[in-house]
This record gives sequence, C-alpha cells and structure tokens, in this order.
Amino acid sequence: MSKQKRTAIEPTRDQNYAEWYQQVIKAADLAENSDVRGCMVIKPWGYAIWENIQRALDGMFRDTGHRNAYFPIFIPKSYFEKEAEHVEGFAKECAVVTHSRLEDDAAGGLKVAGELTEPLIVRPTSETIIGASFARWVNSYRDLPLLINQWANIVRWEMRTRLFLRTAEFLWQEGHTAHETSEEAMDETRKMLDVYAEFAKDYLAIPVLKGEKTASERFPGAVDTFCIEAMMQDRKALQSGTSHFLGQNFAKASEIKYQNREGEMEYAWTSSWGVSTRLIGALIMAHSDDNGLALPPKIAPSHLAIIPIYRDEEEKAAVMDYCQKVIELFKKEYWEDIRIYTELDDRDLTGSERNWHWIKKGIPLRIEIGPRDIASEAVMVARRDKEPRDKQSVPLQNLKEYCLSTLAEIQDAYYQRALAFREENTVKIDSKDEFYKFFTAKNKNKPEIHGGFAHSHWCGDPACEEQIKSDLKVTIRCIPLEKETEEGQCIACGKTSHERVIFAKSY
RNA sequence: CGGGAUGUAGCGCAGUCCGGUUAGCGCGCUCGGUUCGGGACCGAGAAGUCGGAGGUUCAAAUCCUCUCAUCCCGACCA
Repeated sequence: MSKQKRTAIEPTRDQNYAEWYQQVIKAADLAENSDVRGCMVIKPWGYAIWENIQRALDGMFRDTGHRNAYFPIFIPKSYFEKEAEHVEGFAKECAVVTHSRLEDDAAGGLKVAGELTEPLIVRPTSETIIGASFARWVNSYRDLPLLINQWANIVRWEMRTRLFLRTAEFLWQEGHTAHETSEEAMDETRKMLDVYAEFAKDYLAIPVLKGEKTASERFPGAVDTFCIEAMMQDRKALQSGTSHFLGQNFAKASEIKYQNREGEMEYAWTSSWGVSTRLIGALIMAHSDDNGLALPPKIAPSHLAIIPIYRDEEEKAAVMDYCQKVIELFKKEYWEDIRIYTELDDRDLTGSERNWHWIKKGIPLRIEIGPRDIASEAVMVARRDKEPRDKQSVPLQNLKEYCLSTLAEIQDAYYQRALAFREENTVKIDSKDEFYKFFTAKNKNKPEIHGGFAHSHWCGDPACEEQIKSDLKVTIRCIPLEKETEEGQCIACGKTSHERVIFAKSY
C-alpha cells in the first residue's frame, strides 16, 4: 500500500496543468460539458459558488447605488449595427435567430419555418439593447446618473471552449450606467473596477492587478477599458473582470440624450462593467492543489463536513446523536457576513473515502466524529489548507469559536499564498534576451510551467505589442494603474519608454 | 475555417492492421456479507443500436464510400 504519495487528482499540476484543471472540476463535481457544443452544465456545488459570488457582489453593487433590472436576451440586428466597432468586435461570435417555427418535414423530422423579417442576435453583451431603454429613460440631467445592473446569461460562439474559462453560453453580470459628464462616467468606471478588485481580494482571496488595457485589447466600442488581472498557478494571467468607459459612443448609437442644466440637448456618457462565471475558473486555478479544489471559506457552498465514524448500529446511534449536537452549534450561525453551512456525510462508505470526497470538493473544514470523541467530549478537525492527515482534537465547548477563527485563518492563508506566488513570479525585465528567455519553455515538446508577469517597458507602439505577441504569445495584460513614471527602453524596439506594463501569457 | 486524431456499457479503454463461436477488461452501479479514525475486501448481478447511413461478403466492431460528432494543434476570444 504505497498510498502515501498518491494525490487525489491525476495528473498533478506539474504533470499536465490543463488536464489537472479539468480533473479538479470533475472531482469536485462543479460542472460538466453538455451535449450542446461549448455549453456547460453547472452542477449544484459549482452553481452554489456562483450564487455566493452573486450574493456578495450584488450587495456591493447596491451599496454603490446600483439597481438590478432585466433586458431581453434577443437584440434586433439593426440595434447591434449602430455602433461600428462594436459590431466588428462581436460579429464573428454571434448566435443568430432567424426563424420562429418548426414544421414537420416529409421525413418525420422537423424543419425550421417562419423566417423573421429581422434576425435577432442572442446577446453577446447588452450595450445596444439596454441603450435603447436608456434612450427612453433619460430626458433630463435630473434622470442622471442612471445606475443599472443585470444578472444574465450571454452567448459568444467560441471556437474552443473550456469549462468556466470560456464557454459559448455563460452567466455574468453587466452593469450599465449613464452620466452627465465624462468625469462622472470615468469615476464610475474606476469605482466599479475597485469594487471588483476588492471582491476578488476579500471573497475569492485572489490578489489582482488593476490596470488599463492597450488599444488592441480594448472592448469593441469603448474609449477606455480597465481590467483586473490575476495570476493562475501556471503563471498565466486570467482577465477576471473588466470595466469600460464608453465615452459617448454608445449614447450616440442609441440616442441617449438629455437636456442639460443650460437647456441644451446633450449625449450622455456611459460605462459598462462585468464579471462572469469565469471567476469560478479563477478560483479553481488560484487555490486548488493536487488533492483537488480548495475554496476560500467566504465563497464555499458549505464550510464544515461532518463525518461520523462508527462500527455498528449501537455506535452509530450514539455518534449520530453527538453529530446533531455539533450541527446545532452552527445552525443559523454567521461568520462575518457568511452563513455557516454544514454537511453531514453519513453515507455508508469508509471514513477515508468520505474524507477524500470532501477534500476534493474543497470544503474548508472536516470534522470526524467517532466513539473516541464522544468519550473525550471533543471532535477531530482537519483543515483543507493543511495536509489531509493533519487533524486536531478540539473540545466541543471550544468548537464554534475554533471553527469560526479557523475559517478566517484559512481565508487569509489562501490570499497570502496566492499573493506570495504572484510576487515570486513577477519580475522586472529590461533586456530583450532575458524577456524572450523568460517566456520560452525549456522543453519545447512538453512545455513546463514557466514565465509569469514581466514588468517591462513599452514605448506605446502597437507594432511592438504585436511583435511580442506573434513571437511569444505574450500580450500586454495591462498598464498598471499604480505606476511609477520611469524612463526606460521598450522591450521590443529599444526606443524611449515612459512606463512599465505587465506582459504575460494569458487565457 | 486549415492540420492531426478519435468515436465500442455511465466513465476510461482493448479488440480493427490480417473479417469468423455468446464483443471483452478496469472503474463505477445494484444486491448480500465482512469492514469503517490513511482512499476496504469477498461473492453475486445489471448494463452495449460497436457514432450514423449505404456498400462488399456465406459472414462486418473489423474492409470500402459517404456522413455526423468530439478532442488536440493553429486563427479568434470575458
């Protein structure tokens, strides 16, 4: 039994990161591919994570003055066409509804019929359809700012998909706001980026870099795009949220006009911002290990797995009684703003098997309860952020306090670990040679985990950006907001540069 | 949409090159028993239009043609 080295997930991260990712999702039972190309089925454990993300973010949106509403999933083609860059950016990935009816064909199947006079686009994002409403809602400067959020599903017909990271249909929220002035809209754009960064840090335990996108990475139709970028354990960057300053582009396209304080008609200034189920992908890749998912307590669907251990019916009765006491302890209990949920796992499986089940699901704490614990009026507690065999006996009378403070410790531990990882793999690079070496795997056929975030100079020329991209598949993830103005030479062309940007391979 | 590969039980695969009894194996599942605090074991059992259509043949998972789907590598992307 050489089980010591066995990991719950095979392959390990080092062996094959992409496959490891899929296996973590499978082992934790988060989601699966459906029969519909590129579309996933989100299973209860995965969907509960999304609901927790929604709950926390939704509160933050309300606190910043936003209200939820819902707009149609279908966008008339003519609406979509109004903003030229926008169309161009999304045209290649639109699902389009052209018919409204099915009729029997001769062969016992069905054929589409009832062609629509105007095709409907399944929303890939809602700027244009929401803009149409905003145009009706905004007449006076007194109607502004208009601060709306929508929780919805959207469709982008992607060629290659990966669960949570890129699917044809995904769930997200999109905030859409209209303002009186450019400054106000820009403030809103930056404020919501801050909200995202704060959420990522406080709930997902993921440190993110806030920055501005280069022109080539900008949202189609936006004047300026901001993003939060997180480092995954394979040292690639994952864009985890975006916030766009749309200027008056969409206001002009949708005729969002208002009468200003001087009595003149003026176009509004708009913003839009969103995060999606991709955050779950970020969560997985930021914290999980070779034993499976690891969930920050603030976002975990449940916090305590209770695993009764017994041999016969007599023991079972006593142990189950004792388990109920523990469950009672946490009933309707809160840790900060998080309701504590417990899972009683009394399935007829061995203790280890049940333990491993919950390890793979990433539950923060596991509590084993057996006859010995009843005798000592204690329980055995194991933490997901420690080794699987690392258990500690905790007296029942201290259990609640112990668990609540340990959840806080775990939450912090994950954040600190992710932060340390990012720091370790973020480097300042000033020589082109070194830059190319940094982003080139030693083993070409089976690339090892390499690279990271390179903090290097860029002259601002899109050609240099393109050069790096085609040579190395490395892109400018963002121009960090917290920047030190510093003279240097562009990593690609050597010309004078005034700032460093973040280069990385990305998802 | 270009290049490569694969479709056989819920999942992972063998069998296909070289056609030939009842199409196998592992995991999972069901039932019974022994177990249970480092991923259990024994016994019994259920489950398969061999991706689909057509063709060759006495005979097709196996050969041929067409087709559909999926995966990987590119181009594109929250």
